[in-house]
Amino acid sequence: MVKQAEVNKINLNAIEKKWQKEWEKGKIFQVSEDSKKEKFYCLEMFPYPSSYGLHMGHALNYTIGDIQARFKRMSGFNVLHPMGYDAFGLPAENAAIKAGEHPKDYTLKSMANFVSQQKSLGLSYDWNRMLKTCDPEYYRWNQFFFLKFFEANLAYRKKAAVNWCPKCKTVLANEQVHSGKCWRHEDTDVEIKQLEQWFIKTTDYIEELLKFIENLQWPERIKLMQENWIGKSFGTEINFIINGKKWPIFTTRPDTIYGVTFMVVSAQHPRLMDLVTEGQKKEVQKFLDKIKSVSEKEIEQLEKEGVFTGSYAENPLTNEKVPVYTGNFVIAEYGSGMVMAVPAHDQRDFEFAKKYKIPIKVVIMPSGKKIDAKTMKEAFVDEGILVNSEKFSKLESKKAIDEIANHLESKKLGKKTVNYKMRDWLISRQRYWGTPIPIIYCDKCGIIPVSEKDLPILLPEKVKFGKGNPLATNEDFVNTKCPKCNGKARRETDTMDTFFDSSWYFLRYCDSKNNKEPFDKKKVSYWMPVNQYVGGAEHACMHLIYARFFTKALRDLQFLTFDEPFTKLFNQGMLLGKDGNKMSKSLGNVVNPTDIIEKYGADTLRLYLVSVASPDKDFSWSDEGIDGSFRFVNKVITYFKSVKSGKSTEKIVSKFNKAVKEITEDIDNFRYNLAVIKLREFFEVLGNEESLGVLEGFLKMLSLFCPHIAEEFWHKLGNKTFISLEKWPVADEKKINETFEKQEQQVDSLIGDIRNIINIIKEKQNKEAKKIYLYVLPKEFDIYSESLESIKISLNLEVKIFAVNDKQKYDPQNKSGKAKPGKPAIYIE
RNA sequence: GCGGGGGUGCCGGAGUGGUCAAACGGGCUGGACUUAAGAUCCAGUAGCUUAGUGCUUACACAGGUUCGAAUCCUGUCCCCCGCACCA
Repeated sequence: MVKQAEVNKINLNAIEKKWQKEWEKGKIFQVSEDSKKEKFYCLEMFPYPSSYGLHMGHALNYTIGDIQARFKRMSGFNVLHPMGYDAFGLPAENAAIKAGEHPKDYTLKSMANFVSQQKSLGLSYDWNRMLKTCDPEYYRWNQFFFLKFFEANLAYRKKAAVNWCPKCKTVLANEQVHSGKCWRHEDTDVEIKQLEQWFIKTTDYIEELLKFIENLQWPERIKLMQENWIGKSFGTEINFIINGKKWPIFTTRPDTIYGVTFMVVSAQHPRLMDLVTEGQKKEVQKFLDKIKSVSEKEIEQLEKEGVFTGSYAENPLTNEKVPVYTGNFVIAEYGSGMVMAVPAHDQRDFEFAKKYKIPIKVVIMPSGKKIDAKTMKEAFVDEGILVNSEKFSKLESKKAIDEIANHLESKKLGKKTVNYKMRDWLISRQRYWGTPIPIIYCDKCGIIPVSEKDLPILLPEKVKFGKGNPLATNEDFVNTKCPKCNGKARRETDTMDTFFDSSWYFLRYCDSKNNKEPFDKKKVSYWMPVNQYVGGAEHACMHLIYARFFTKALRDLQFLTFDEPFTKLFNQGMLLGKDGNKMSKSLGNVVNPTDIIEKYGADTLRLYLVSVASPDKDFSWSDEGIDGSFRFVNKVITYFKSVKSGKSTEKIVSKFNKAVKEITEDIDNFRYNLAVIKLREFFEVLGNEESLGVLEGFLKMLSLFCPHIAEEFWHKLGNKTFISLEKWPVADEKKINETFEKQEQQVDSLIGDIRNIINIIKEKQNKEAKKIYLYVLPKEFDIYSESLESIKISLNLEVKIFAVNDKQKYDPQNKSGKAKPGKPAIYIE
């Protein structure tokens, strides 16, 4: 295999380079708006250009997208297929610190490497539109949108309990915290800090974000993930009275209100201190210090802890007074940051009550069983019948939820409400390599937005890394004048989360060179929304939510006229190493696309990546598998070197049209693996001479997967155009003749039968078969006669065929009587 | 815990009520070609049986629906992924 690879290496790589150059020279993938043509916007998630270069997952992602783009282009669409780089971000900055290199240099180098690797894959991008987010011509529009959001009250600053990653040395958005750990550092607990930060009001659009999910043609799984992330829950807000003041709390279980024995307020609650009595101040402070220094422990092991605030809350229905605790398990940002605790019917409250010896009161009985507060080992959280609940006793708990809520509402003691898990998007980052937030702080005038005409606020190159926020080390940057009073002022030194950059890059592609505005509205309204987005599932609750938010916000700011950015989404599966593990350097199972391209060619790699399994499923790399694809590519090359164009048989024409029909459907539905199989099967039946239409049609279909060799042989067949811009073949269904298939099957099974008998007589009777006699029904005589040659060839024996009613037939053992329709009788000697 | 997706031959993986011992690829075995190897081509690849047949066992396991199930239903086991102290 290796030897063969060597032989064809020069050949393939030379062909590939040649056509990549031709495509570039001919600018054939560059597009512009054309009102006469239907557009198709095909987009793959743009990469973060790391210095490691393209990995196999990228190659898979782009191949999947490219096949679709090529298909749509050939099908007559005006296809926008752009590429760019998510060039800001922490890894570059960290690498810079490590290597003593500037993040900019690091990023530009990495990016150049990415571009050349992507080009070597034969991807049909309109490179003319390429964008990089670290370019001031790009990020100035981040700043521009930030200012628009600020004006519209969609960007705001507030002090809040935020997530801090000690390794990244910056705060993170909620979306970037996974199970209490930093998304970039799986071993690092995120700390909760009280900081003043910039937020984007994504929650303003929360209902729309949720509601519009159902119309998206996205994988169900992603839609569900977004739904869960948004986390809408219906409940009741109940007003408890503490120290004479109303403190509303949110609950989904108003049916348990008679079981409240204490309250818990979040340790991060901004008004916590209002509740703490003089006598308890010391205790509470001690507790707060403790949980601050501990950071967010291993979630599963985290014990519920708290301390009494000294205050009591009055239950609005019972007027009972219960103690108010502050606790580490209540989230400040959800609901009202305080909960009513019902230890009998909530596991967390139960544990807390046990720990601090707070009474437990059962108010819901399971049917058929009795539970007792004294002997309970865990909370009873299921449905049951209410007890000890005054006039609501004996109600089913499910009904009681509604009835108690209604009762509270009518007495103005509470109201039905909804709550969401999703919070506003924290975009401040205390790091250098990102878009500066265009804000100035003036002691006199406060928070002043930079004026639009002063954009971009350039990211200064001269900064010191290592101590705190690098941007703060550049005095020239930090010190400025207040635009309002002209007095001394300071610039915001936080930069934007890079997800801000990626939230609208698909809009910029529509008009990536515009230096007057972020994009021309007309151009955007021609190309958008993205018809087909291709990328990994890991962005379900980050990029894909932010981008949807951005689209809606920009729509309301009159920049856009549509609601959703990505009509269809396709998630590719994960490409694992050959050992079945995620490819990683430490496991030594990484396969590098560039190495494979050098050895087998890009066409082989592209073909392989989509032929193993359905592209949305995970699959493992296989060295034998790539060999198999390589063999096919070589067979195609060998075939086209010698094939003559002439006439194809009706059978081939039938098979061709069937292949076209099925492959077209498969590609349309991302069943690339099945399309490849059908293409291979069709290739297998081609003869030494075929009609130009068939040969060209085959090459066109092949060109999605193997564009280079397809282009090469397209030209060898005498064409001067690019196959990449040719018309996709259309199946002529009238020419599909299923009887050919049937006949073929009959002949195949006949050959199988003959072989079987030959083997049997060889083994049982030790006889070599010499001559085969076939007896067929008269009306089938022609069918089998036509196939006689191919039967002879495949058996390599003399074969004679008779109709059963032929009086002259040679039939010494009188086998002809066994003939059945579709099953000729056989005699062998 | 909640939610989602899966478990098919030696392997990767199609197939989601009959035409299935199951596409296609890979591996392996045998044969052809060749001085030889590679490549290529052909055949075989659950078991037994047989002049082309028939039977048995098979699509995680156990039941069920059906004339008929890898495919539908129920239960069990296992694997993967996402979310996770959200009140």
